Amino acid sequence: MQANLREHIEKIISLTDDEFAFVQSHFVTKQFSRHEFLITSGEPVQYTYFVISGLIKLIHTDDSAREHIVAFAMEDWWESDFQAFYNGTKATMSLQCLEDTTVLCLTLDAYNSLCYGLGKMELFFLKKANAGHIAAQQRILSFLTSKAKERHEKLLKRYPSLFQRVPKTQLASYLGVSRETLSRLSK
Amino acid sequence: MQANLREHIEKIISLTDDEFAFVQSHFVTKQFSRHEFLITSGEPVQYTYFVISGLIKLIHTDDSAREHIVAFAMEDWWESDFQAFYNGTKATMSLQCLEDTTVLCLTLDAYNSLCYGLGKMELFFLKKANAGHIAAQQRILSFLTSKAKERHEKLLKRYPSLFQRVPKTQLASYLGVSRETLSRLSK
DNA sequence: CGCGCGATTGAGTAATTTCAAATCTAGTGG
DNA sequence: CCACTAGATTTGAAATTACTCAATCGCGCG
Repeated sequence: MQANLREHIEKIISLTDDEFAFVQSHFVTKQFSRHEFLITSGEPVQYTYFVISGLIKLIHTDDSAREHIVAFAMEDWWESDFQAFYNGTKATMSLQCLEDTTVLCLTLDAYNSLCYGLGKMELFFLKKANAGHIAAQQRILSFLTSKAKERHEKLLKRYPSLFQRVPKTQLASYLGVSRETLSRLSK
Repeated sequence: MQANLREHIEKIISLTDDEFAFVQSHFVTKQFSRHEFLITSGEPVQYTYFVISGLIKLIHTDDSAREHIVAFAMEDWWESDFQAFYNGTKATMSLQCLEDTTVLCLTLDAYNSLCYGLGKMELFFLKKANAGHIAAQQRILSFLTSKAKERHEKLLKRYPSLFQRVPKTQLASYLGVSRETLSRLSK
């Protein structure tokens, strides 16, 4: 599977060929291999990423060096440490590949010049930010309303492909349970 | 305490007197008493709200009629069922007062005309949406990294005033623990 | 005084974690 | 084709954490 930036944007706003060329000129394509880091906690965050193909995880490492998965991002998703990206501060999370991955990279300057040159992209990014907010709220709700088993089932139903592509340990970290518990739940 | 819309907006973008008058003309002020609903689950969502004074809770009621607090909103905060508001669908959550509350109300039409007439408000709302996304991610992280006791302590440190203003039962629902457990943790 | 609501306490139970050990699996080199 | 290893997954048992249900307490208000 492979994401298409133009189709992705045109789900929200429509673009002429010229406009899309203008949009595209703000991005750089990069490739990363499994296990490589796109963002490293403690370092500046240069880009927001749009995933063309592959799979990455946004992680936070706590005081005890335990890793927690804040989000997965696959084809068609935007990801970054947005807090750090927009404020120009150091990353508090890391972004790491779970598969070989191709992304489009957008710097903050490119982002600003893109919105300045093509106002309707602001609406596009607003919708995306809102969608991110809503998705995060839904995940909070799943913590409030469901036990581990139910969260697991819902994830399985919503993103069956994740269970093919991601080691169980990673899913456990995303669900907020130990890998042993997840293993026991799967039956 | 009382929020000031102009000061609030000018933390992000600056406005002339005329511009602020234009902004203000898009809002309607409303007052609600304790226990009143601003949004009722299942009904259309007419407004996004900016809280001038008071305190409200965004709640979701699950299949077993249990209430879960997705968010609190106090002075200076924006709240709504954003999913329903932006898409014109029925609310899946309710918004209810914990205190007598005064809010500014913005319809979707007013929102659009405001952004259309004053482009920089789009940036303002984008920043707010992003802040919402980031705040929700932080809350997810607190579920992943902390036990109930730690979540409780962090909330206490971050929003001490909540503990004055909100019954413990409500805090327990926000933290995702039973009221009995919260009571035992407080020692 | 007595009611009602919120908060607390106790006891038993259920869910989840931790740590240690056992299995399983895919890939490697001989 | 086999043996071997590293990593991932599973299993067992004890300890911890949180939940439920029931009873009690404390306080403000009519």
